[in-house]
Amino acid sequence: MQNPESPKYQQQRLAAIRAAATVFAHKGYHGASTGDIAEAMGIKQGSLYYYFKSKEEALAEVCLYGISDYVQRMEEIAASRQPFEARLLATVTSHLSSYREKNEALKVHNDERLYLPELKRRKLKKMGSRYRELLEGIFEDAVRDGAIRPNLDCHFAAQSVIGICNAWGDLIVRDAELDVFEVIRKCTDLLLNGLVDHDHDRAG
Amino acid sequence: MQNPESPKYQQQRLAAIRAAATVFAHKGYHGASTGDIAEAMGIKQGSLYYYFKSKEEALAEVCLYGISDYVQRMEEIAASRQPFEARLLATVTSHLSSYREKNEALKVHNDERLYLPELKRRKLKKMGSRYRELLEGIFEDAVRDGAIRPNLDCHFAAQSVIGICNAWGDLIVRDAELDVFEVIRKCTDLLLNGLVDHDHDRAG
DNA sequence: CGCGTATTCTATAGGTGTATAGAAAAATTA
DNA sequence: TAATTTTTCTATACACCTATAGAATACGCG
Repeated sequence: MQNPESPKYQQQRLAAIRAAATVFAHKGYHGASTGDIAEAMGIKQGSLYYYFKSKEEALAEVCLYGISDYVQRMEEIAASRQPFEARLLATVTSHLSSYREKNEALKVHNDERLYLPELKRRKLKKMGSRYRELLEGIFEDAVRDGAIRPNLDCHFAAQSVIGICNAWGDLIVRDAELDVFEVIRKCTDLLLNGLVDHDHDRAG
Repeated sequence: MQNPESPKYQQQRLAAIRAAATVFAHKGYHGASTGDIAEAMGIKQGSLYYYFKSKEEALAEVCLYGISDYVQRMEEIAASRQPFEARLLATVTSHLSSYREKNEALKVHNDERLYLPELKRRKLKKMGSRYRELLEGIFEDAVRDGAIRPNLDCHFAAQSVIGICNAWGDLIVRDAELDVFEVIRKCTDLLLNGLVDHDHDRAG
């Protein structure tokens, strides 16, 4: 390849990243071999190094692929001037849809990124922090607007939303039968209203 | 050792399980070597095989150690005739305290048990299912008693509670500064009441 | 102390996995 | 078709890791 970084090369490299994502998601970074990834692409082990200079670079690419547009979408949600409930729904939808669409790359980012060396982890960490801060900002707006409880710990709430989405994301990745939109609806409802029957106090 | 399965042997074996739990939690099962575990115990790599017949057996023991009394405690919570909110609080407390007390073994169970062979996984799976069923039962009771919303999907709710506890458990394992009891309180509150300011509707 | 047992050590066989080099094949261009 | 470039293959060096065997040390007890 060398000069043009041809479209075909880029396309094949993307296929390699996707294959690596699937393999890493199922076997873990250390549990997966470069041969496994190559096999998933239909090439031989040695040929993989035409696309990655090391196994670690493959992991880094998968993680970056997993989190990048996911943060971008949160930028858009945070910037939008929708009411709180719509933004929360959009957040959960974005997060869980990522799991379904991105071929497990986000799962790999969450589970395996800590095996990357400090330097490569920094960029990812910055993106993750950015994501959390944007989500916190949404909660802070909502507290100001009176949409949610005034005593809410926004940092805690943001972590919890991310945590619950990741947990359900794992289940979605593992169980293809799950209806993603039903999960999205129930997650959002649970986060907003909790388990207690508040309506009952008023209407019942 | 051979005959007596002496107390000293059992004690050292427990130390080995704990060491393995710490190492597996930090490096992952495949990323950790038997040498790493041995080093954490202050013995040499080969000596580890005095306590485990294989690395895989070490993982199995750690997973079992991680989940066993955790299920037992849930049996007690489920059998207790406390009101729903107290049982939920007890559930979250039990779960998150496990993370702090059990030296990462529960985390290893959650993250690495799928690397065990089918046979060994079955026992663990049964325990995990038992846990989830007990928790679902608590929700079903609460629905009957009117303590929580009548339309609640109890299976979904149980999975969500487990998921959010695991997410916070991870953070607790990684960040020793976190106040576990504050996390417990906020988790329970969020699960019960959600984010919305329901009191505001009533009390003005 | 001296004996038997329990525990740890050293050394190593054998397997697996990463990364590289150079040849071969496929694709592209002239 | 011939020449050039891109892509894949084969083969292998090298490192690491698991598990075992047998020697060495520490321990408990008469």
